[in-house]
Amino acid sequence: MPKPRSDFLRDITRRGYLRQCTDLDGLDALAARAPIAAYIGFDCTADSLHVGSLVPIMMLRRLQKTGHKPIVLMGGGTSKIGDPSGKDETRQLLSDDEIAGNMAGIKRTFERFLSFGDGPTDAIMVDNADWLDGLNYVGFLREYGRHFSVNQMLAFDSVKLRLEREHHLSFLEFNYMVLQAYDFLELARRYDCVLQMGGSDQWGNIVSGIDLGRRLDRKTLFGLTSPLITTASGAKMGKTAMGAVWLNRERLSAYDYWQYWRNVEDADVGRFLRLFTELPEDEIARLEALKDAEINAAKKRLADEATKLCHGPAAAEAAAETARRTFEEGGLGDELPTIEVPRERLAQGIPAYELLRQSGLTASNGEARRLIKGGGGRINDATIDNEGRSVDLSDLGPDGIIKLSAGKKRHALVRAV
RNA sequence: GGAGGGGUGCCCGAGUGGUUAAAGGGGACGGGCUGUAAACCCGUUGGCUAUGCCUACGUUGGUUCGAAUCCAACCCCCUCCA
Repeated sequence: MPKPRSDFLRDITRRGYLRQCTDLDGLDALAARAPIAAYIGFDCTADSLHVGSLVPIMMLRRLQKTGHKPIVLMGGGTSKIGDPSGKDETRQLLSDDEIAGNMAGIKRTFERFLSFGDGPTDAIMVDNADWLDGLNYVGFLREYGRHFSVNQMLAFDSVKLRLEREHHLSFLEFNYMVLQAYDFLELARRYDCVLQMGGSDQWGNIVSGIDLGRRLDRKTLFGLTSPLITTASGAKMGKTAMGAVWLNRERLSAYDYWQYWRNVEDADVGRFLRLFTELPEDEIARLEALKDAEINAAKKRLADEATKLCHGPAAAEAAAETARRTFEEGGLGDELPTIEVPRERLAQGIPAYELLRQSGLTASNGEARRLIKGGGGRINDATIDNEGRSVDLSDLGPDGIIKLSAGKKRHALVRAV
């Protein structure tokens, strides 16, 4: 492939966002000539996105930074159907209220990554319920349905996997790709959108939309996918002790978000710096060349930058400071999860396992007991050696705080009030 | 609609009357080693007011001293046929 001429393609190619493109040269020529509009669709199945969506989000951000117009498509309509990809079970259908609530939560994340407005390269957010909800079944089938080949659809991975794994695939879900293809057509008509991007699992859906645009409107549309991001040891990224790595801070605190990036594998540092931060290439090259323990500096930088993008500079700074105090000084930081316990209650003594549960470090008292039994429970950094250990006022530090830990990395504070 | 196969813990998957909170693996968590990394080794992995009690093998009922295991009905999935 010759070197792309457009800033956008050069940028995403170098940074590792590009997996496949329907017509790289054609798209490059177009993007080099004038601003283009491109979109990515997002499900509204939860009130927050998680790191799995970060690559698409960053692609939209790169698009905007290189002078183009990002369109965030919310799947308000398609969320009523559910994307069949990868799931064993049919998703539960969401009500309109839930979808609206989820959309509001997701929108807050985008406002951090993109700048919205009415200008030519301002991002816009649209909801496909606007055109899907009013579709007339027979009319739709006659006009658009005839352009879809079932033979072809059966060959797409999203469908093929379900069939091969002998899992149920309802007709409802089978239609997901048809509607997604139709989305592209609508966006091309309404906003002159010429490019759909997405994860590599979206390839089939994207290509369907391109075909539809060519057949009906004789338009040349483009598709581009990003690779599935796994960790160096092959795991799907985005798991942590607290579950998924959410982008909304109500779901995952900025501190835990920072910790997630701080703990990535050595072998992932360079790749992740390119994908999830905007540090210049020479700086990344310097950071990823660090060896052994020194690479921790690169991980801190990754955590700082990634958290800054998602939660803002102040939150990133606070998270970094808490991490420093907690891990490098063995003390405590403000950002650790904190629970409050009445002084008089504490005076009577509270079982340690009870506090571990209340603080959220363990999901149940039983789990807390097992943790203690296994030597992983700590109070003020001292291992709890007795499962029935009671915590009382004498455990309070000078600042009226008790530090609880589950293992060496997960900490919480108990404040007497 | 017919015939056959199947539904087990977070996931995959063994188990066909009792010592089964259910083999094994994966994942996750904890311990060790380290660098808040990877790899590796060890342990844990339903809940509780905890030497006991409760809940659990698609659902509901039944047989039995005793059921994930047997019976009946129902729900769902898969394959083939119509």
